[in-house]
Amino acid sequence: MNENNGLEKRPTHKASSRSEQKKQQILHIALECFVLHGVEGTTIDMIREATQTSVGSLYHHFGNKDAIASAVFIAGLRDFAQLLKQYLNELGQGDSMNEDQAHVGVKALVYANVDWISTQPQWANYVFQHRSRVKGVHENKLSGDMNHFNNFINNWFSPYIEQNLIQDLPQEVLASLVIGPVHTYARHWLAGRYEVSLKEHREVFAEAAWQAIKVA
Amino acid sequence: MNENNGLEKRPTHKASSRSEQKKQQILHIALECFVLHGVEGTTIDMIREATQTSVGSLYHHFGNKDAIASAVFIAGLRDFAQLLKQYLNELGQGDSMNEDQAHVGVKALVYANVDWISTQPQWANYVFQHRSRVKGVHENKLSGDMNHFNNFINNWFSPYIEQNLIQDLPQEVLASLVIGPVHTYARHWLAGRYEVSLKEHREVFAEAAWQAIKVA
DNA sequence: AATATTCTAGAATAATATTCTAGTGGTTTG
DNA sequence: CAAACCACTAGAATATTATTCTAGAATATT
Repeated sequence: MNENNGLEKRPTHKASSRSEQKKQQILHIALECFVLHGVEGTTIDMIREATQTSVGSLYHHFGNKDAIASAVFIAGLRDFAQLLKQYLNELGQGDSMNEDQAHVGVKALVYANVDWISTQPQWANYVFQHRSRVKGVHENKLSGDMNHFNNFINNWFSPYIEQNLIQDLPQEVLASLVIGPVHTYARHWLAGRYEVSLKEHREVFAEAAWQAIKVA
Repeated sequence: MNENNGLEKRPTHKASSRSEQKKQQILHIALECFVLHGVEGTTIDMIREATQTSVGSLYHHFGNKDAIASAVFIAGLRDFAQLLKQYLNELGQGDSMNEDQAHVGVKALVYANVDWISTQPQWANYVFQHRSRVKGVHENKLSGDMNHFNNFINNWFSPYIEQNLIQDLPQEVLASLVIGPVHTYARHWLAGRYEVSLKEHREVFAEAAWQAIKVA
């Protein structure tokens, strides 16, 4: 078994890209199956048929069904993280550390979430629902990713906290205040329980996030 | 099959409470299994053994595994709804419709969430994770419940919106702003990713919720 | 080219959910 | 009270699905 979640490239032979492509393809098709029927609802045989491979091949690449699900999850999270970094980097930072900068930063955080979810609704829905699924080896990869990610965000915001532009709350609380409403709305919308799409409220959520954490 | 999720009482014979008790017991034990091993991880046989019954009995009462999972979910939501109603009713309403009343109401909403989650962490964790599991017949029951529930909340808050004490936003957005942060924090805490327990932040979340939706 | 390794196949197996048939025991009703 | 009825229990039989295994094809390394 290859034990490589389809995103790192650590080839033993060469950059055995043929196989890597296949894995990538499997991930994408598996996502579709999972989205369509749920993880439990999709059988290995469905994935085998949809990908035109064999059980042997699937198990060679991933080891078991859960590992496929984990890989899809992690790939999603990385895709999102990339967008978020891009948004924050585009803002630049470091020069003038004033209230406006903080405000724009918080908004960027919300925008990144709203935009990724709106662009990749299926993947987002999957990611929301299956964090708990990631176990074992994959769990370590994931928490490494998350640490990196959290550090990145912390570094971006901590100066503003020191400047007393953002409330001095634990970072977990700040994160929940900023992103919680977006995620809660998104979950309902993605599940088809809300009519109005998330992005219609992009500005409302961005502004509310700022109000929630700024120093009054 | 009895097709009764263990909460309504619509006996055909008499109030065949013996059977009803058994169902109730099954639900509680099933919850423990689900919490401990996840829904997929618990086999019908585990539940059978833990409840000292037979597969036949389980299938008679619930029809299939998913229906057990749904019933556990719905029972949880009703348990929470009851607490919330209690909190809001305790406030009384109708007399003086001023800003303080609205403020206290919003805080009560947050308190109810925080308190239920803190009191029933396992159940809460389960409920967070398995809404999407509810299907078919159970889905209808659930959406009936939810409508009732949403109406109740709407009725409580709409006067304050009319009085321009709370922002005039779609009720879905208001709900997300008030509860989103709590739920997001709770998910992480329940998953063991945060150290500090939710209830430590009860006041912070309550106040932030009010700031987020009050008319500035 | 020879060799080693990854990868693919699909049959065999194992684990698990679900169905089925036969009963048991309590409830209603004549 | 008895006899017909119906909810309920049991567990064996079946069906579905994940996983393992063995053999061989493809690909890379020397």
